[in-house]
Amino acid sequence: MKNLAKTYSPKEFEDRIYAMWEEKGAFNAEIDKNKKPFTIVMPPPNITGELHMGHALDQTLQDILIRWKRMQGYSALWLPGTDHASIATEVKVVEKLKKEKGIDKNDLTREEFLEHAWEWKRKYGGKITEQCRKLGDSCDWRRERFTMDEGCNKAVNEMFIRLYNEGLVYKGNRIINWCPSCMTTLSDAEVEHEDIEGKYWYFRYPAADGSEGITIATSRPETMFGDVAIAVAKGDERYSHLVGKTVILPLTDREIPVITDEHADPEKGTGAVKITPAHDMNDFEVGQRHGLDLSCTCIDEEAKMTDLAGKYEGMDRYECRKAWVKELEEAGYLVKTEDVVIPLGSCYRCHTAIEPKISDQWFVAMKELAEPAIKAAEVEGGELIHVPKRFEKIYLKWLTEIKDWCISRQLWWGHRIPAYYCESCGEVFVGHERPSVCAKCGGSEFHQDEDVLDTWFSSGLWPFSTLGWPEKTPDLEYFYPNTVMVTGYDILFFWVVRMMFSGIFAMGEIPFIYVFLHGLVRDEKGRKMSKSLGNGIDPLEVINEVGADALRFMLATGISPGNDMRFLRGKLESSRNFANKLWNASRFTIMNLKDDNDEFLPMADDATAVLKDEDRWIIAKINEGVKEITDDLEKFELGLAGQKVYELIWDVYCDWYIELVKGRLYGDDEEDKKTARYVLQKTLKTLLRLLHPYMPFITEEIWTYLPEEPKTADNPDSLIIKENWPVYYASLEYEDSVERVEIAKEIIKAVRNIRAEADAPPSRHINLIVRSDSIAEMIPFIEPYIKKLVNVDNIKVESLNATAAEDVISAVFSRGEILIPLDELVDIGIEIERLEKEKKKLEGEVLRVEKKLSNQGFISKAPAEVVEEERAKGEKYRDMLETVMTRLNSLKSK
RNA sequence: GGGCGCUUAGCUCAGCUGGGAGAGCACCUGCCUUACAAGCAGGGGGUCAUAGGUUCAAGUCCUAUAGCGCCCACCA
Repeated sequence: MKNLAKTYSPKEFEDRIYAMWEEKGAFNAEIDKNKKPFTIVMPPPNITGELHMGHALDQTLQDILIRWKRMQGYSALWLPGTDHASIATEVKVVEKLKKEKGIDKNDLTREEFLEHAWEWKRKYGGKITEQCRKLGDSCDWRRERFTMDEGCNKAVNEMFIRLYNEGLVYKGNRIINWCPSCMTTLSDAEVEHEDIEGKYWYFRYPAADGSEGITIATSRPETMFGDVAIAVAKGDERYSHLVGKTVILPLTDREIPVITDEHADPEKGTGAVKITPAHDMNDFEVGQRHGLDLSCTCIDEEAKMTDLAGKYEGMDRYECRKAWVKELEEAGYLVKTEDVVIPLGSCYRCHTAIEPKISDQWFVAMKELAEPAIKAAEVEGGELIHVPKRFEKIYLKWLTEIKDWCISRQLWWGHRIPAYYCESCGEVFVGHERPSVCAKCGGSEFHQDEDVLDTWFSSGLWPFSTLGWPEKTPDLEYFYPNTVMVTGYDILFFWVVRMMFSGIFAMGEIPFIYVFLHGLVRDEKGRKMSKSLGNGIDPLEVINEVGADALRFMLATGISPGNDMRFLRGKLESSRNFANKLWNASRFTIMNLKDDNDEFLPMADDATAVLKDEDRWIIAKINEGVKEITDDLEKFELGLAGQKVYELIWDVYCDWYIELVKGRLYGDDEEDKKTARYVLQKTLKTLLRLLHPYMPFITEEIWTYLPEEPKTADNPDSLIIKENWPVYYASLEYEDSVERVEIAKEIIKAVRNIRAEADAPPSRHINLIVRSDSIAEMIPFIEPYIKKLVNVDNIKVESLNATAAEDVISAVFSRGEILIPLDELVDIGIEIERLEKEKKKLEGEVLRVEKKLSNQGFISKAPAEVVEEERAKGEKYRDMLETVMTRLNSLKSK
């Protein structure tokens, strides 16, 4: 094809371009000792469903970084994969089986259920990777991983075994978070706290000796059946006479002791607190301290009352509460009630109220593991860098307060715990294989632990399990540690901290240097996108509508690191329009590079080009942009960098350069045309390279229409994806040309402004008088621009002292003023109004500068160049003001 | 109870190390000018939440206050 299609329609080429990249292995990262590695391991999307807008943002940011670094010559590896998401997926599969096939999980064997789960995985895992491709993710698909593939399984077992052997994984009977709906334990991080409207009920526990006893407050009366003591503070005189004695659990015959414990706070409630070790985290600790019965369980796994609750056995916990309170009230034990807001722990998956429960579970001892992870992020000498920095504090706080991590889950979908129990003596053996003989009793029958591991256990290994750990693979050697971990701040606790301590433990080195945290994508109204609200927007639909490039650009610009963003239709459209703009500008350029037979016309090169001012001007502008954009990217300021590329393309290249160069392209100076063509395509190519990380498809597509760049070993197909990132050269600043073009722009804008305000049609040709004492030598250079862009026939230059013509409209610029004589009478009223406005503005500027310059402190303390700059400005504005006033006076005198 | 973020044009948001307030959308005016009406040209609109402080100089740094939002915290 000779040129780009008339309209920008991304559907026509995005898939084709992606397939071409894959076919040519453009995303493949190779171990190359001559290159520096740059590694990003993709946060594996859960296979629970399809990708949402948050993934699109996450992956766009990663792809921008990877593509940029790849162009910079790094061996850039972006390793993709998916997460089995143990509990989340299991819930989905159970739901699906019930809904579609009427199958109850309980009616299936473990193996049968897992078959269904794997089927689910195949379906959604495939969908997800398809979506990544649609987005343009430049992942090395050869290295794609899944948290439950063979290698990851091995890594998980190895990690568990090593931790166990170090005594950092242990099994213990402790109180844990239990979700009665998912029927599994949860880690602390998986429990969400929501404020709910609750009540305190104050109940009197009569003393065993018949005296009044103690009144306690509770928000959970149904747990009273599990009470084993009442605790008061040491030295609390209200209750000291009862310490050591017993009180009666109302309406039962159970006597429980009154003890003193630091947990009791005289300020809270009545100062006396009931102790229910089996159903409360704190009470459990109190129970341990005092050797109380810890197994006094009155609520079972399904949140139903046990036989301890007597006649309430089998009743739901909340129904029991109602009935029990009523019974107590009628019996006269209820002293009072109080409405109160209670932070209730609930399951992060199903939002059922958590039931603390004593249970035999596996734990990771955190203290020792957390220590080096804390050290790594410390301000002084820390190796881990948070972007933005403020998350460091949150990370540190969480790690310093961390408790042991409960990792066993009563689920089927996940990594089964590699622990085996001897059938005869119950001895536990942890290892990769089922033991053959019990080392303790000689038994030969074993059964494996039924539980699976918390899904985050395997996620924690992701930065190195994906590279081959525990084998010492070349990949691991070369690509570890990862350079950047890009993820949402919402999983800092769940995931980032776990990768940190796991990485340090397994590899002896932090898993990544930077943690780049982004915000959430919210809907137009600022609400979180969620299934239940139904306000989610499908990235695929958007891509189908406006293309992946527009979506990516919209997501990556106008944002700042770590802050949430909104998904705005208008912003999306403007991104699409930008792509369209680039498309058309490129079409213009290509049109001027080729003849009717699709052959490139003669073009200058680096050596033969004779650059004109506008050539040097745009080269300088882009050169400056290269520096700023690269600096921004280094600082992870992707939004700023993207904005700057946008401005270079739209404002600089399209609005000015193309317009300035048009005259030459349509002229008849063949040699100059060669230069114009050369600069037109050379600068476009630089812009395309700068934009490529943001909009990979359109830039690659346009690239193929431009004169081919020399092939290199790294880039045998001359693809833009493999092109070098532009470099800044101080030699390209071209100050003189830049100044002349800027002056020309000022004059052109002034003329346009006059015409618009005076309602003079822009198409009408005019003559122009430039009054200035410092522009004469510049005129030959800038004259063509002015003539071409604002339809000026003749330009006359005169001194500011010369007598000015009458019947003119005027405007000031930094070197003087311009006058436009008009045939018809000028409306002096409008003219004066316009000049008055100009005058007011200039007066403001002059005043501000003069105030600054008359400040002794400024003169003496501000840097010399700042003062000098300010002086120059003052002079300029004063001159301009004077010019305007002269003009005004002459108008008014008429 | 702790911690954090936000407050800038009608709307949504940028503004990184302090030195003349920006973008997109919306709005007003004029243009189908041979790359682009998904466009071109011009224009209006902001005491940068409030009060103090540091500084020659504060949207930018410090302190307090208010409103909004988020996170953490063992439901006496």
